[in-house]
Amino acid sequence: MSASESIYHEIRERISLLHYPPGTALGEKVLAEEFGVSRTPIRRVLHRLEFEGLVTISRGAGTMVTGVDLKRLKEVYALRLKLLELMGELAPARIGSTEIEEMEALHGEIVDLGGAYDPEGLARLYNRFHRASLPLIGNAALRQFSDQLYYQTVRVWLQVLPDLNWDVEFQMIVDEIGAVIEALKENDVQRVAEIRHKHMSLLLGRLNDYLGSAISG
Amino acid sequence: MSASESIYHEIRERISLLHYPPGTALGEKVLAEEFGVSRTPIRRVLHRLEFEGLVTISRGAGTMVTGVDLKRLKEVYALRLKLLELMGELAPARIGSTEIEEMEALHGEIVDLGGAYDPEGLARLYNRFHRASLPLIGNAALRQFSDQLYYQTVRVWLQVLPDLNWDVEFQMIVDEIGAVIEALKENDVQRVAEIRHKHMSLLLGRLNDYLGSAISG
DNA sequence: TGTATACTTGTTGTGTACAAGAGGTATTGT
DNA sequence: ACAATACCTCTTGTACACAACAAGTATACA
Repeated sequence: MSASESIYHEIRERISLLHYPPGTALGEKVLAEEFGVSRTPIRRVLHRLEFEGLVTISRGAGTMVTGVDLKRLKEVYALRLKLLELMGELAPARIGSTEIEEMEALHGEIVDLGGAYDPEGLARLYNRFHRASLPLIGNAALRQFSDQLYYQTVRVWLQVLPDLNWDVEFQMIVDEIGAVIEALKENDVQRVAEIRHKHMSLLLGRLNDYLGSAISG
Repeated sequence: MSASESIYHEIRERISLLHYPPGTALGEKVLAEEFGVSRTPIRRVLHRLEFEGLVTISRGAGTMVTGVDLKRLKEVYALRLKLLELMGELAPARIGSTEIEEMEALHGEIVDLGGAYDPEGLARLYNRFHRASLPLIGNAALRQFSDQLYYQTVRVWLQVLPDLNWDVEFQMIVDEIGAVIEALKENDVQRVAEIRHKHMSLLLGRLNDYLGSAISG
């Protein structure tokens, strides 16, 4: 992986884990010094992140991590649900043993946590689950879009996670990964898509409940 | 629109109209001189085009316009068809009079051609039709993806257009735009999506016929 | 005291020189 | 004649200096 690429992944991870919460100013100079390169490769990374909707760049003013308004959030989730249906319909990829192993490793690590309260740790593991799921999407364009949309919404979930029922959220993820592993062992990508669709749908419901009550009271 | 932005649109248009056919080398220096800027903004544009899959950049070797292999073509068309269904289902946008007027202008211009053989002219008009259609997609993320996928496939159609039945292709586009205008006048975005879906599906059939015969004989 | 204005500071955008790398060509040795 | 090698030229990547611009701050004036 090129240096540029790893810088991109690092910054994207920081945004998704709220190390750079919405509104954070990302100075090119500061980042350049931290990563030990000049502004040039940093600028390339930031422009890509802008294209993907994670930061906004304004000349003279600076670069800021974007927030996610409710309208956008609903749009992206609606689209992600539909894309999950497509994941099952369009040319499902073959399942390699690598993916299953990574998933089982993840499942083990999560169970080892034993439900201990650690939002960032859980988010980190879920990011890995996302990465391990991507190869299951056979359609390359669909895979790219799914990846892009994922990073526009995880941080919202992580943001409200402290106000949700931790035990429920934790168990849901354990269940999701466990069910996905079962489906993978039977080479059933279609069912993987259905499982993820169901869980995302449930999560959306919980988010709606919370956001609704947060607005009204 | 910023200078960078217009350069991006210009190069993308050239790729879609086959002024830069697949395999063309795009030198940063040459482009910089043509547009009267330094390599810096050109590089930003080329990297965006690479991200969108229209060029490949390799250090030391150069930047080349990508080709579209059959697998990728089928994937993208399959996805585009699905996204069209979503266009109808997900938050259809309101229809402004501007869009209808642009569409009617387009329809007029095409009819004025009177079926005269002009593949590039037709492609140019179809690009405008695409641009005029975009605002009808209410979901911002879906709009972005649709735009991106469109430019990965138009040039394939334009490439084989000389080998297809010109009168059929011409008439199909006239019909499509005409039908879309009718639907727009009745504020029926859902029907617009259905019309475009039907026409894309038909086009895909004609492409398959041609590509099949081109392979076998 | 309030307000308009100039300025100071910090940011991103651009231009340019140089480094790193790829690929073809000439050259040289056998 | 042929093959290996050095090199020559072109490409993209990086670093850095400077321009363009935004925003807050101090200052001068009414």
